[in-house]
Amino acid sequence: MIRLYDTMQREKRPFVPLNRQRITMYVCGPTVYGRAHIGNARPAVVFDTLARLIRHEFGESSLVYARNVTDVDDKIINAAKEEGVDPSVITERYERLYLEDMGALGVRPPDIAPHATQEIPAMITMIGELIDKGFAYEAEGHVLFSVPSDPDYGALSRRDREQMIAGARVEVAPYKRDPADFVMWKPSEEGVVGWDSPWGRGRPGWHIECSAMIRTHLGETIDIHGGGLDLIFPHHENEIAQSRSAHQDLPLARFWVHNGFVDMGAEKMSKSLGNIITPADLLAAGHKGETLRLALLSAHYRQPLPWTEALIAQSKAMLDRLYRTAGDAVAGEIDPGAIEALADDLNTPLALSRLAAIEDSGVLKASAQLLGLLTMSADEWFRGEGDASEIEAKIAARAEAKKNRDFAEADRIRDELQAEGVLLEDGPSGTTWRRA
RNA sequence: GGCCCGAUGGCGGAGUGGUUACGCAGAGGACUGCAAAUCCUUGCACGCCGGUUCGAUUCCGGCUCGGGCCUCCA
Repeated sequence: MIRLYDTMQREKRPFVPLNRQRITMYVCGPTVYGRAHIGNARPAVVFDTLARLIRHEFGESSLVYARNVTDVDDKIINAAKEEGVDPSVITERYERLYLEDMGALGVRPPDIAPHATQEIPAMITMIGELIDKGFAYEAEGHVLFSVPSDPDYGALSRRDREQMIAGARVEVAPYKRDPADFVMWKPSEEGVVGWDSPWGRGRPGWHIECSAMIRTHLGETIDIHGGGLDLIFPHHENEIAQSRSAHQDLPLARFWVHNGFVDMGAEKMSKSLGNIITPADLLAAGHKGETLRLALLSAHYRQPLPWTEALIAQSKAMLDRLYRTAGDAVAGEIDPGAIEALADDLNTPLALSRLAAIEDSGVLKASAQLLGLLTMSADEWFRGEGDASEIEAKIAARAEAKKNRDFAEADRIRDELQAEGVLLEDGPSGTTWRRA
């Protein structure tokens, strides 16, 4: 029995899917205009882990997991203009890099990856429905959602319209009937990417993308909608307003699951704050993807996670130990304690503590793999690729020196290898080596 | 200002009304030519003030501090 915390109800409760043959999960994916940072990687890893758990509980084919790609957006348009290329050059490049980076962290591709630019007709249809039903209006080439038309607006973020306006940081465009109204369709000037619509040539707003793509691929009500904490308002609130208004008040999602931030010191990591670290940088610096994945799973997903060098080192040290214990064992049964921990609102830190206590190598391997860890052989983990003959030769020379009790020479060789990042370990059956 | 969340040992981080988290780092020991790895042992904790209770780190209230959202943002 999986229990999940739902942001809408602010409570943890049993996850009972609408249809256990077809469990639906949608997670807000990347806007592909730049390289993903560690903060962006957290939801990818978290929901990948949740997907693994659901598949383990309900069956491999029980889950339909969709993660969208936002490939039309003003930031993309700006980036394209800056480089003097077509937006598709930008979006294709960064989507490829995103998949590469996430793949390195052990994130499996979702079942469906809808692209906004491929689904414009569905968005136009939905916008039309909302206008017809009186929830939206056209103004100066824009189509806006009328927030006052939705009495339940604000339920997810727990704020009402008055409070939002009191914030007074919303820029009130003159064509808005209400300051809280938000754009579903906006006009594209000459030379800017756009599509023909009943309201003129333009492009969709961010929120309608998700509402329309969810309906197309998963249905009117889905089991789980995920994303980062910062999407609660306005993005998810607006998705809810659109979808419920279009669907006679049917709830959009039964569980709203939001991950916390990765911190850099006191602040969250974000592109606008300019304090980002990317998986690509860390990988290039020699850190392994599994190390980064473990680091991301070391705090509960709803808690903030401080990102430091020490966290990476600690994660690496723990994986070294787990790999030593697991050796080259074949995956066996999964430890019930690990599953129990994950089933309790994806308590990965508790699950990791279970792993640390497992003695049977096959059980450890299988249990860790449920978390996307210990996916390679111990040999691969410790030694990696590359020619080892030179190392082996030095070890043989050292063995000879040791035999002659020339410990000074033996230590010299060991130090020499250590300087190259190769650590020797003398055991009863000879010397083994690994890379630091 | 409004709404939300958090405060645990050197660091990371679970959890619980009364007994051990766990990991990383540190200390001591065993093993080793010396190391490494491994095993054993070990120190260090629940922001402040009240309340409820036989008993609170755990429940309630207040306070302080920190963070997030209210604008693009995982």
